[in-house]
Amino acid sequence: MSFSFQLIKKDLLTSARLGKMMTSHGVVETPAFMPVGTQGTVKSLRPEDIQSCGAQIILGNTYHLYLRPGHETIQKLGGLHAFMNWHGPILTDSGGFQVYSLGALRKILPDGVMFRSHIDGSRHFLSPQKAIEIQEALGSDIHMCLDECTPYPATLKQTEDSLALTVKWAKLCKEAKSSSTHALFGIVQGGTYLDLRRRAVEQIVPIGFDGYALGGVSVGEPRELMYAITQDITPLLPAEKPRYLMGVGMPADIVYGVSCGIDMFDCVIPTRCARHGLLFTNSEKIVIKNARWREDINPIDETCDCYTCRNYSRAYLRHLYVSGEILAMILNTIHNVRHYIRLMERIRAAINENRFLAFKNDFFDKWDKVTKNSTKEQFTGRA
RNA sequence: GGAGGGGUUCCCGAGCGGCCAAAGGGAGCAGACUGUAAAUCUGCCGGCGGAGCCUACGGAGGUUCGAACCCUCCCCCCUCCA
Repeated sequence: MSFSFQLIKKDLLTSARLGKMMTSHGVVETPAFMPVGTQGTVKSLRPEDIQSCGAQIILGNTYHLYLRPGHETIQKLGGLHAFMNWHGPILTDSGGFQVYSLGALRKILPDGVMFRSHIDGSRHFLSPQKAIEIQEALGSDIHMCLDECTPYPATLKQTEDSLALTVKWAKLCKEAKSSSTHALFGIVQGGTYLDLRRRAVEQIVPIGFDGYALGGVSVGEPRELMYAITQDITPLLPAEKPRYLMGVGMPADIVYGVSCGIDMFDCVIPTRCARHGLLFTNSEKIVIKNARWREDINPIDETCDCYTCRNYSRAYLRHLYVSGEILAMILNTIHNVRHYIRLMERIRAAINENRFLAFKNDFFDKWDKVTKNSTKEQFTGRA
């Protein structure tokens, strides 16, 4: 079965949309959030946990899985799905983010990126063709073009050059694609320069991809800039293809992205923050190590239906976290992932019931309070 | 009874005349995290709004311009010998 995307509904008051992605490993309802499983695992979760959180698709990473255990090994063992025992859809990032995050360990060349492995220092050349070869060997359902995730801040010239490279590589990725069952997404770069972003759309879209991503956001730029880019550029992407806002983000960022017409999101925030003890609820951000939870018998979130909230108190979770217990990471991650997935379910229901704008406004009101609360706590904490 | 070692801020532990409110851990408190080099990182951690002052290195005296550091006595702990 090959990849396809079906647009089910368009919101009348915003650009939000409801859709379905069909892959050979199952259907993904959009707008969707994709938990990040860089190394063939969503950190601390078993596949059945991911599933019970309601996640329909997860991420894997080309660079990391190529370095260890090696894409050929994974291919030999039956592909990434079998290897990690996750039988739902997988999207693999191309290594483009590592061009950014491993900035000190790589050199960008016209034909690809020379990496010094962060594991053992060995040299590895990742070209657009190689990135596709690796992703096809992994057998993920959606492949991403190798791009340069442009850092922030970057000058106009730097961003322009970076964009040119990303466009050039996008063409090479498309040419290198040899499988018809796997989807390939193009990535729009252009930094914080809207005219470059528009140029990126003009140059990437004609190459013809199964979906389009906005990349190079959430790299330290002000939130307003990210919002401006998302609002301006998303509508320029083909309406009949899925649109993916890469690396985003906080719950409010996701709601905002949906209102701009984004269909897919991924972010390490729910999983990483869970491991670091930050838990999301609809009304507050809970730093579980805080002394105030020492004797709190309530679940993290009364309204949450996750395994953690159904069975454990804040006091116990605080104890586990403070004690450095592995279970703290597991239970916290289950909660945060479920919280994100539930957010997506609520978003889809709101769009479906023609009340997304109200949902969004209400969400931002509450989110302001969440942010204000934590700002106030920071202030009193320091005073 | 004899010989030796030691008592430092919540805990462990360095310091052994001024650069010491006292290294370094731990604990405690708070914060950050956006296509994961992250079970990570950062800040605070005697008191007083601050320059500064006050209170602190077992207790009491003393030497010195100046003592956690030197001297005397006392209290307590540990090791070895009898």
